[in-house]
Amino acid sequence: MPEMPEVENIVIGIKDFIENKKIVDVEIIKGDVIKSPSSDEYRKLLQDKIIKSLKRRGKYIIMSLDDGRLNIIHLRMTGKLLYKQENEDIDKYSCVIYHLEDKTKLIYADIRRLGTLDLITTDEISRLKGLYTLGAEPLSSEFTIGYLKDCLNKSKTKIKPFLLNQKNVAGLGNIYVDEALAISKIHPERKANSLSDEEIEKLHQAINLVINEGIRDGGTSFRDYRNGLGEKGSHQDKLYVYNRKGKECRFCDTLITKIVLNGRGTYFCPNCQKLNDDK
DNA sequence: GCGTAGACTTGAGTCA
DNA sequence: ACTGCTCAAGTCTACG
Repeated sequence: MPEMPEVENIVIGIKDFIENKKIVDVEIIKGDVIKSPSSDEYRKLLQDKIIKSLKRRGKYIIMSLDDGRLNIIHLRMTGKLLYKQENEDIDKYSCVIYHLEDKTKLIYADIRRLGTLDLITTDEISRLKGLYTLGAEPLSSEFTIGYLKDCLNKSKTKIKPFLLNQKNVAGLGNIYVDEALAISKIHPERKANSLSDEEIEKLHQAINLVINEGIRDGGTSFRDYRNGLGEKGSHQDKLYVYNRKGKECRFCDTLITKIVLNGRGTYFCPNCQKLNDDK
């Protein structure tokens, strides 16, 4: 479900409500989303702990507790983190509820239950490979044109799967990859190592642009996404290609095409994003 | 080591 | 209304 701008909005929206509050109880409704430790251990270890901070890295949410442990939350496709008053109704698909000391609650809800919760010590971070091996964050000082160029030149895969690989750039997902490629006018099947310097520069700029605008617009609520307060984002109204099959390209009026690339629905403008035979 | 299909899981659909 | 089929914001594993 949520990509970096959506996760960022969730974290920014609720962190001030939950930081420095004590978890008085953890209610486990669908325990299979807890990957480690066991559900019982998870509940016991979180009871009476204070939430010191809530942060984001890539698409991961990192909740730091006052005993040094980290509650690592990944929403995958349909996970939600919702902050509510204790007397408010809970989501039908609630899996875990953290009851806080001030009669409020934080709910992890997930229709498909592909999301994951892991409570670990800081020494154990390397066990979560996806978190441990994340590449540079868009908009960060680490994410330079040179960094992107080095990664691209080491890769023989197509540009779309390259950008979806979190080891290269952290936080991009299916929507923002298609958008960044549309803005930089690069065909999704181009080989990563075939991009010219000029194209790399345009792609770098486009990634930062779509991520920045996605955050500013409160995320993309194409289907299930809601922020931590249950509100929709508005970036779905500004998409160039994603979910716009058969509609006119905003740059040239050609109709948007959809293909399946590495198992993912992929949208692009066949006129703006050409695939040359020699590339 | 690298790149690519398949698996996980459940509900929605300008479905048909 | 009910049925069935396709597709979905992500990542890990297995295989060639």
